Amino acid sequence: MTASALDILAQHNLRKTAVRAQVLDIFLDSREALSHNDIEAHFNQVDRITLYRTLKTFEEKGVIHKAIDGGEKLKYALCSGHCSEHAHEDHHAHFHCDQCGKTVCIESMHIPAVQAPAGYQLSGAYLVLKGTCATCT
Amino acid sequence: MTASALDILAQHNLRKTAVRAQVLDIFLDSREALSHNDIEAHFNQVDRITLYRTLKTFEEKGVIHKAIDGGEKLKYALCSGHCSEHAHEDHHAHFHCDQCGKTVCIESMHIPAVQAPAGYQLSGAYLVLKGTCATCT
DNA sequence: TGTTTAATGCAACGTTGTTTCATTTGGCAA
DNA sequence: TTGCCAAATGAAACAACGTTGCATTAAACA
Ligand SMILES: [Mn+2]
Ligand SMILES: [Mn+2]
Ligand SMILES: [Zn+2]
Ligand SMILES: [Zn+2]
Repeated sequence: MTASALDILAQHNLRKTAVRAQVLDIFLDSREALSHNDIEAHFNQVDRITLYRTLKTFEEKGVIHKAIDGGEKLKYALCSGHCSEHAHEDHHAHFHCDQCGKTVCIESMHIPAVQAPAGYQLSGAYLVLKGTCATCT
Repeated sequence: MTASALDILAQHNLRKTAVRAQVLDIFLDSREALSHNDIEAHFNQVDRITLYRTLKTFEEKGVIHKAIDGGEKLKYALCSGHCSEHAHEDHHAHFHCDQCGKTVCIESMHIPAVQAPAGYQLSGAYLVLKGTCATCT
């Protein structure tokens, strides 16, 4: 059972608008994390300010999460399942291909538990794998 | 024995210029990773384009490394010891404070060895710890 | 000291992201 | 179904960040 764009909007109490539905469709069609620019390129025509706000809202509401990859531009990916405004649970690694620049979620790899240095209080961690993806090998 | 700015430039076969020496002094005086803006703020007057080029050169030559922290702006930190143009060895974690935004190298924490997902070829990894630093606790 | 080559300073330009405000539209209740 | 209200959108203006090309200056070395 795959959730549709409208399902996702309903689940997060977000108004159903054309831009939002189309952005979600783009994420649903993609297996890689997407930057603002990637998404803009999928539209015939879209206001980029609206797109910034859409992504910000989605991120705040737990629809998408930032895919940290050490690259120059910020990318987002769909949250898998049960994230909400108050509980983002994205404890998985991301892989960034040095060749093609694509970034993917590695849902199966959880962030290993690490010990905080003395005096520091940990709230989370990012793990980014770099290398060559299956397509670029 | 602490290397001076001029020592570092000599070690990497870089010309000794005022801007470069001063940028290195700023890094040597700082225990945290610095963004372009942080560095610019330490100068009375500096051309920001020169600063961009200085940081780029330092990064390429193994003088500084990018401190990935998941934050909005790129930061750099001095490489410890034996990095060169052809061998950047920065296999340590970084800590990013959610409160003050400061990022520090955790030299003592090496990146754990992880298994590459099927079809992927690993060349490295980043580990970023988030939380509250000793000062902000 | 003079020559060569790299570094700098400056201008111009492009990209990215934010803020403000008027207009449009989705959700909801009468 | 209609109309109202709050939220989303579109447009303009602006700020921050970053790059490129070119003329000038300065470091290195003979
Ligand atoms: Mn992810
Ligand atoms: Mn570091
Ligand atoms: Zn690839
Ligand atoms: Zn702090």
